[in-house]
Parts: sequence; C-alpha cells; structure tokens
Amino acid sequence: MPQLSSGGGDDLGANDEMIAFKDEGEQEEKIQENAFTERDLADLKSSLVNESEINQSPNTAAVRRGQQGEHRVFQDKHREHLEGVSKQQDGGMYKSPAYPGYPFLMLPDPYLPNSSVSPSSNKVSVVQQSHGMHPLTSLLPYSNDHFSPSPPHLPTDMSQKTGVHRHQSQDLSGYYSLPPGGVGQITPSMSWFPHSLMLGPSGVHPTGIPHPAIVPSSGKQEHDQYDRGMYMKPQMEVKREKEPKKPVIKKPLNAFMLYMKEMRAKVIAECTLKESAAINQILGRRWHALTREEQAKYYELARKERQLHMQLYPTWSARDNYEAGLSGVAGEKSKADWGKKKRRKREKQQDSNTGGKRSAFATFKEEAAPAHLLQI
DNA sequence: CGTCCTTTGAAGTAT
DNA sequence: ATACTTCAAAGGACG
Repeated sequence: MPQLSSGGGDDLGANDEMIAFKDEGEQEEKIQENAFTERDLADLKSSLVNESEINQSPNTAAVRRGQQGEHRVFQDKHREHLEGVSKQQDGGMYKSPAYPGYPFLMLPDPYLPNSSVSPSSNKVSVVQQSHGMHPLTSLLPYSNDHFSPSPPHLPTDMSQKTGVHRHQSQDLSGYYSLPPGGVGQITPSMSWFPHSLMLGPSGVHPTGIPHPAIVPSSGKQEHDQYDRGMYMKPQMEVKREKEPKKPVIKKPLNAFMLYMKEMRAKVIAECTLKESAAINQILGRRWHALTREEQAKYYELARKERQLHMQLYPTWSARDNYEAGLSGVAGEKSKADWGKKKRRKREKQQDSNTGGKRSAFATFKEEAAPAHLLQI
C-alpha cells in the first residue's frame, strides 16, 4: 500500500519538494538569470532556438530523456543535502509560514463574486487571474484559519465517508492543529466557495462537498470549465444539466504547474508566443532560474494544495484519472486496461528513437522561434 | 474532436 | 528499491 508507506513523518512527500534546487555554483548563475529582464527573455528565446536546433536530431526524445534523467539524478543527490533543510521546514517554516505575504494570495477574486484582490495586499500573485484559477489553488488562501480546530462549516458527509484509503497526513494534524478525529474532522472553511459554485451542478463532491475541482469528464474542455465554468452563465448551466457527465476530480497542481499558471500570461505577453509547448519550455528554464526561496513558495503552495485536496477528496487517487477520459468512469480501470496507453507511449518512444517522423512541434519551433525573436 | 507537443513534480504501476 | 508511466495546465497544430 503505497499511500501508507509514506505515512508517519512524511507529509505527502513534502520533504522531497525541495529537491529541485540546483547546486550552489549553478545557483549563483541562476540567481543572476533570475533578474527577469528583457535580456533574460532574449536569453531564453535564444536558448529556445538553440534547443530547437538540438531537437532537430532524430533522437530528440532520447536526448531529452537523458537530460531529464541527468537532472533527476542531480536532484537526488541534493535530496540528501536538502533533507535537513526540508525537515527544518516541516518543523518550523511550515508551522510559521516563511512567506507571510502569500498565504492570502488568491482567495478573493474568483471565490468572492465580483471581488478582486487588492493589488497592495499581495506580494506575489501566485495565480494569474486572467487565466482564472485552479479551483484548489483558489482554495488556498493558506490562512491557518481554514484549518482551525473548530471548523465553521463541517460537512456532515465528510466524516461519514467510508473506505478512506488516503492516509492522514501527520504533518497536517501537527501543523493545522487538527482534532484527533481524522480526516472527517478536518474541514476547511467553505467560505472559499462562491454561492453559485455551491449550487453548481457539477461541483458536487462524493462527500457532498461542492467543489470546482470536480469537473465533468468531457475531455480537455474541462479545463475551461475549471477556470471559468465555475461561474458559468445560466445558459451554460442548463446545457450542462442536460447532459450530466461523470465528475472528474483533477489532480492537485504541483509546484511547477502553479508557477506556470502564474507566469504563463507574462511570458506570452513578452514573447508574443501563444503556443503552449514553447511557452512551457521557457517556463521550464525560468523555473530552474528561480532562487530557492522563490521556488519554495510554489512548493509550499503545492504542498498545501495536496493537503487540501486530500481533505476534500479523501478517497480520491491519482489513479482515478488514469485514462479517465477513455473509460469515462474514474477508478474503474482494470489492470488489464492499465497497460494500453503505456504500450502506446512506449511504441511512440521507440518510433522517435528509430528516426520516426519529426514532431509537429519541432517544425513549429523552427518556424515560430526564428531569429527575429532573438532581437528582443 | 481527440491527440500531440512541452515543461516539472506527484503519484501511480511494473519490475 | 528502482524504473517507468500518467496526469495535472495551456493552446496551437494536426489527422
């Protein structure tokens, strides 16, 4: 039982979340890069173009894999190094957030109708409002009040939930001063949700808790519903009601995803690029250019997202969404079904390694990242 | 319309 | 224990 194996002191792998940091030498270099000036952008674009040149190799995928693997090995090396730091964080930093500015970052706008964040109230806007916001992200004003020992709105269903297989985070009970009742007793304030959301047709969690993270399993479009659909116009709601879909609870966003959400619009504006694959490459490089502290903010946010997600959906498993779009029913995939996509992907990798057709994106990069971008 | 691309990280399965 | 795979977001491209 993997979930249990990480129990005890581990907090959803929080201790491992600091592993992505670079070594000191590179760190310095990255810190310099981190001054995101126009020059930085030019560098990034230049790098992107260079990458595209590299990627012309038929073994692009393999090369990338190799690089990734290298990087991960490197991360592992630093896992040890950072472990002490991480533990310190669990014991100290997380109990008293090291980033007093961000805990209330994204609360107001989408969840308080027609409200907006006071620009002066935030140090960091972690999630781009223009892109809407991940439902859980938006659930995370990260005030400890939400986990106060006396939850203001305790959904009755939650404590009655049976068959809970997600372990309760030790850290959670420690950090949020949880009552000794377990998951069912921990209930974040539902004041995060706008009333319209509370009444939404799709946002009903198995526990009975309405939540925007639950979206109809209608493929990719669910993303939009995720961000904007929670405030769907009545017409849309009617339409959705007509064709009810099995709700899908999305994975909580990891640190990098949170970072991407925040920075995407910025990069798009700077680059005048819209292609997400290219944007993501830039964001990936920027991510590595972040300082420890900057990354830590997102790791912390991601950690809390996972915590909250686990509280809200104690029975949810990442596996539920594996091929959910194909099965239509989350969590019903058999072990026989499990390998289908896997094999497909393996075949694809073999294809690329044996000089298969070039990706459309490679072509795109050659065309979309021409020299004129370097002049910025 | 569904899938791919591309990134990192979390969590799952397979060996 | 380690390796590998899937999925989170995003939106244009493509079959």
